[in-house]
Amino acid sequence: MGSAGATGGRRVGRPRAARRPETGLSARDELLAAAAELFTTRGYAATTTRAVAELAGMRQASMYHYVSGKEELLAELLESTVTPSLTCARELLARDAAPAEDRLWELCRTDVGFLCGGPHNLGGLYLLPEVRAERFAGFHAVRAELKDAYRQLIAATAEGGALAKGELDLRTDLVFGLIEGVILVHRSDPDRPVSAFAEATADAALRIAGVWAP
Amino acid sequence: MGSAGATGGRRVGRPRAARRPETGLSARDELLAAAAELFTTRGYAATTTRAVAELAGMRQASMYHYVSGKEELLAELLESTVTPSLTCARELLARDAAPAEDRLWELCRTDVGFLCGGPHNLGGLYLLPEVRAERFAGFHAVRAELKDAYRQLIAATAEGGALAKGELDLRTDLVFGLIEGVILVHRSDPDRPVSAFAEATADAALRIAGVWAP
DNA sequence: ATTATCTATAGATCTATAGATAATGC
DNA sequence: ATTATCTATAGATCTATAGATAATGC
Repeated sequence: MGSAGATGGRRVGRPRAARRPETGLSARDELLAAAAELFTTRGYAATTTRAVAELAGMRQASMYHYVSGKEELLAELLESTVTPSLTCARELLARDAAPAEDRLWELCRTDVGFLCGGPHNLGGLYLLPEVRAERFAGFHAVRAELKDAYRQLIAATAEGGALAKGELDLRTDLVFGLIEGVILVHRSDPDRPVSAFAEATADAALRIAGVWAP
Repeated sequence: MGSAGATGGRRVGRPRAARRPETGLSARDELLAAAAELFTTRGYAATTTRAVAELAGMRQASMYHYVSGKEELLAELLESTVTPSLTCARELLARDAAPAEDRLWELCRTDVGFLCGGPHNLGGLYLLPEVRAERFAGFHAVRAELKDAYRQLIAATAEGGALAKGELDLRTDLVFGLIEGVILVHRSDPDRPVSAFAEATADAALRIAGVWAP
């Protein structure tokens, strides 16, 4: 077990001022969960280090024992949000025996599931204006790789092979835009069941890609 | 002429500390333009009253002569962003001799044009987390009316008339989500010509609505 | 002894008001 | 006299560090 791992029984160090039921998470993960909730609901700039720390159950200053500040929390949350989608995309790209249409549909469905499925609306992090900053280049890199997987799958469809480059880029952007736009729809109506929604979005994405004439 | 209107020649009041070329805008409009730029690029919470005022060419305190604070600027910008789309939507709803398919396409195209066409990426305001606050209920009301226009047009199409209510709502949300998602695409590639992009988005929207099997 | 936490706080903001000032208008 | 602006600033933050403290571990 890592020294910062989830708490077993007795814990070293001064006790927290506000004792609360154990979450089973490490202190760092408690901070990440608190930041996810606050960043997605109030925004990044509007969230203070105090708010994050107290929601995680500790005092403001204690946060600095685990992270260097808000930026680090956002950077880590962002990357953790793309990584699962990217893993899925790589597997689908490798599975080249299956029809590209099916794989594209599956990628869309899975991606929407990840973006909208979590406890907090993690996909909402993509929409924060601060995300464009240079500081988050790591996130942009993995996101670009994911987008390229979309492009490759669209190009591998029967209709996609015939597209000129500019046309392929446009379709890719529209599909990708739909997937990201879904975050806004989910935000405005969070109670809709995610799985049916994800499938409907995947259907819509294939229509945009020009693959389906249902 | 209103007393706060665009400056003709001589101006009453103490001169500004930093004299700059005339913009032709009233001081209030200069503030709105500055706020639009900063809110869309840096975000609302991250933008200080000082930054807005100085970009508008005046000192921080002078801003309060025209607006009560940042909130008022955001509220006004938000409403000004939907209003043109809503006007267009009302006209299209009234023109009931034309096929609903054509009118829906036109609404999508026009809406994308407004969202992405301005000097600053005004559509980006929709993405700010702060926009959900109660304070901006006025914006949400007009936005809801616009969304309802989309719903009515989709329902009026040949295929739309047969949809169950739940299915109609889902299609409406997906189309609306695509239009809003386009803001993100535009943000990531602002150099793409807006008019061609708007038409491609309208095509995609009709496919999602189930209207087109091209 | 080590560790996780705490309390306290310096320094850096940021907002919104008070009151002064430099133009034009009458 | 009226107006648009300015300068100055009080009060309220917010961040990040310094140093104290209360646990466990040896």
